[in-house]
This record gives sequence, structure tokens and C-alpha cells, in this order.
Amino acid sequence: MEPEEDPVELAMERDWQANLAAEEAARQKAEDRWDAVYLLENTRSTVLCVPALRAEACLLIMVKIRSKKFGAAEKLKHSAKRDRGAARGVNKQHHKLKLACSSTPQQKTVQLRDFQQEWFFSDIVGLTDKQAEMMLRRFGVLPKKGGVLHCWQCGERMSQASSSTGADSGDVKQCCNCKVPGRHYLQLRHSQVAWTPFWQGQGCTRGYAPKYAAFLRLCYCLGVRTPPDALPHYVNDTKTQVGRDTLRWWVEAVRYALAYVEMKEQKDVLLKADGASHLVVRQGFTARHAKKRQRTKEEKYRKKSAKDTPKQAQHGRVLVMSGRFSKKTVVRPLPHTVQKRGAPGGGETFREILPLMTRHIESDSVVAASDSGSGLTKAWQALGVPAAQARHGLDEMTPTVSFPSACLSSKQARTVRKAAAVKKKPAAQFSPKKRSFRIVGGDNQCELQIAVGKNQLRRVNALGRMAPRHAHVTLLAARRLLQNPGLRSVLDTLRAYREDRAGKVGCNPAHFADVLKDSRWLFA
DNA sequence: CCCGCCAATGCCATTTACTA
DNA sequence: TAGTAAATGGCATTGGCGGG
Repeated sequence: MEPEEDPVELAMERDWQANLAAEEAARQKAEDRWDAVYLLENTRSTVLCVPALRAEACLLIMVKIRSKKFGAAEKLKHSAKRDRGAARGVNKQHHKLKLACSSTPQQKTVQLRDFQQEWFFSDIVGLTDKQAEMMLRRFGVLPKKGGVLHCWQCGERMSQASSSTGADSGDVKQCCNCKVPGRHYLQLRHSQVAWTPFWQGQGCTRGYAPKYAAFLRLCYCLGVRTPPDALPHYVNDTKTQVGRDTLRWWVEAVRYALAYVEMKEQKDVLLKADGASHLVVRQGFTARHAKKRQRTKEEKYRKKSAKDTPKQAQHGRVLVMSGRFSKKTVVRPLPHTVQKRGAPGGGETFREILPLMTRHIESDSVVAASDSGSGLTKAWQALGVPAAQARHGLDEMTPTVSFPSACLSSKQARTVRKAAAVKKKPAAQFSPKKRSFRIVGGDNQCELQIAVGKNQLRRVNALGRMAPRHAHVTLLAARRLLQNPGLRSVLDTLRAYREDRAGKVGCNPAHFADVLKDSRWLFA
């Protein structure tokens, strides 16, 4: 199969290549570290403690014993013999310290079964298209009638166009500044529904009226996290049949809006006077499929040119930053990377991480507990934050790390004192003379955040199936729906998205919910 | 828009390989 | 030989693609 010579794809490919080249040097320097990262990627850690204590232990310190696994296990066997007894002993000792990852209770999301909505599904089902349209308009998903639109190229106010294209052009606006080749002025058809999911495709061309009622039902279903394959059964009725493609597109559009708002809301989150934990997550594969892919792709590549080493793209990488005390979490997407197939998971580079960290972390008041990895290490050093890093390659997963108190800035010291002052489960402990203190290393808070995200994705059957270009959007959308379920939330999100983007310079209506063409907000 | 096709992938159950 | 880790079989879903 020949790869498509699509310009967008080519651009992406170029990006990957550039990224690969940039990371190659760093990777070779720290090759041994990647083994550890690889372990993280391919291993399921189990919570190992006395069953009765399990819940409590999870709260105190996650004690994790890594199970022996394929691939990486051999290496350990040859070099360092693993000693589970010892690891367990250390873990027990740590447990006795009663140090906690955080001193605040877990932040709980509303359980769906306890979640009260303003409407029941039956209320929504009864609505006609007209009523649904009114409702959508009331909640701002559709713009107010007769609203003012601005040109997305020059920002100039758009005016009503004289009908030129045909009978259905009563709703055409045009910008008198901007010219389009082959046409006089830049025109916007169906301006009433521009920057909504109803504009794209043939949703409102060919004389089709938008199926507002069906869309509303869809929003309700998505709001309660219905798996996509069940959607047609709720969205369709005898009169209205929404096609597979339309449904796909709607779901995509709603998720896109959800992700956009999620990103927007966490843009200004600043973790201060906090413990922060960090993690970079990548999408993994089942070992078997990875192998199978390797074979088939190799064959494919060989036909083309022998020197092509198979490459594995990594999609959906995110940097998770989470406050241990404030429980605020920031999930920032990272661009895709490419690497040799079968190579250990690539590392995150210092360059791509630092800007995100500086943005979300008040470095002089934060003490970090982070994932290991050279990029992260370097970033912490650059920020001047003491970081207790997890050691994922070892059986002993929750090291407590000691620091001299002298390395703290005054604000950081205050943070640590605050954390240590908690009676029951302090997150930090000072030595008797207060010369040093210790905290729990690792990134359990972040791993938790990832886990809940993954659970949501699994629930809607999206885990690992995400189209590469949707990987980030789907994850963010799932996180948002977890925290803000319900129809109202979905509608508000759609409104927020439209109000934010409609008529804004640079927001081409044709690029609505198209990640390839409009993804600046994702990485900005 | 609608439809059929297909590669990619997750997950469960079962089989095979390996080690003490 | 028994117990466990890894591999495999089988099934189901998703999303891209091309034609009508």
C-alpha cells in the first residue's frame, strides 16, 4: 500500500522526522534510562498489599510490585537478580513511615448513578425538531438569530450577500474585503449554523434540514458517556435516521468542542504552593500486535526500499501535571513522535516540556515528585525545584527521597512545612533537627489521573482505537465528561466553543473540528 | 450522504513455553 | 511435574477510504 501523498500527511511526516532527529542524540546518551521507560510502558503494576488494608494502603502510599513481564524481564535476570523479598521489605518500611502522597482527600467525581440532570432522556426524546432547535438556541449552541458575524480572514463585519449561488442561498453572508479566486467575495453559506456541527458536510445542503432533535438526543447520550455503538439506538427513531457518517461526524465535533473547552480551562491553571507530580504518557500496544505490525510493515517497506527502517509513530503523548494537595490537574498534549519499531519508548525532551512546566508551575513554591527521565530531570533542575523521582525500573516503586532543607526556597519551605504539619497522613516529614526532609517520590497522583482517563476511554470503547489525529482530543473530551457529565454540560461546552471561535480571525468555518487543520489550540 | 470493505487494535479464553 | 508467563485464537469495534 502506497502512503498517500497528501500534503498534510507529508507535513506531519516531516515533523516526525525532525522530532526523531532531535531526539536521537538525547536518546543515545541516556540509553539505559529508556529501559526503565520501556518497562513502564509495557508493564502492569499491581497493587500488592494485605487485602484488608488495600483501600487504606492506596491512600497512604501506593506500594507497587512490578510483575515479571515479557521482554524486559530477561535483561534483569542476566544482570541484576531481582530480589522481591528485599523490595517488599523496603516497601513495608516505607509504609510504616505513614508518609502520604498527599494530605488532602481524593477528589471524587460525581458518580453517574447519583448524577441528577435537569431533564430525563424521555423529556428529550419527545421534542420535535422545532423544539429541539429552540432549546439549542436557548443554550447558545446555535447563535441568536440575526447576530453579527465577522470575517474569519480580516475581522471585518460580514454583510448579507445578494443571492448568487442558487435557491438555497438566502442565508449567505459575505466579506467585502476578502476576495476569493474564482468568486468575487469571500462568502459564507448557511451563516446561521456556521461554527456549529450542522454546518459541515451536507448537513444543511441539498435541502436537508439539520436534524436538531437527533442531535440533542446524541448530546444527551454523550453526556452520560454512552458507548458509540449504542448511539444509533438512542438517536434514531422511525422518522429520523441519522446515517453512520453523520453520527461519526457529530461525535467528533462534540468531542472536539469538549477538548477545546477543557484545554481552555486548564490554560491558566497554576500549581503553586503545591506538591506536583508529573508523567508523560504514551499510547502503547499489545505486544502481539506490535510484533505482527512489525512483520507486515517490514515486508511492505522492503518492497519499496530496503533501507527504510520500520518506524513506529507514537500518538497521544501527554504531559500530566498534577497538584498533590490542590488536586488540580493539567493535561497538556505533546506532539507525535516517531521512532524505530521495537525500540524502547522514546523519551520526552527537555525542550518540549519546559515551556509547559513554566506555564503551569510556580517553580519557587513547589516541591515535585515526578517520573524519571532525563528530560524531566533536566527540566526540574532548570526550574530549581527539588524533585523526588520515581524509579520505575525497580521492584521497589515508592522511594522516599530525602532532601537537605537548605535546597528549598522560602516559599518551598513553607509548602513543605504545611505538608508536614498534617497529623494523620503527612506528605512530608522533617528530620528531628529539621536539617532535611523526605517525601514520597513518584507520580501516583498523575498515574491516577491517567488511569481515570483510560477508564473513561475504555468505557466508550475508545482505548487504543483512536485515530491518531484524534488521540489527544478524545482523551481530553473523556476527561471533561468524567468531571462534567450531563446534557447541560455538553450544551454549555458547545456554546463556549462557538462563542469563542465564531467569526474569529483565523478560525475557518470549514476547519471546524478538524484536528489536522486547526490544532493550534491543542499545542499552544 | 450512504455503503461496503478492511486494517488496526483491545480483551477474554485457551494453549504453549519455560523454569524451579 | 506444577505453576506461571507469554503467545495465540477468536471476536468485536473503530475509523479511513473509495465508489455510487
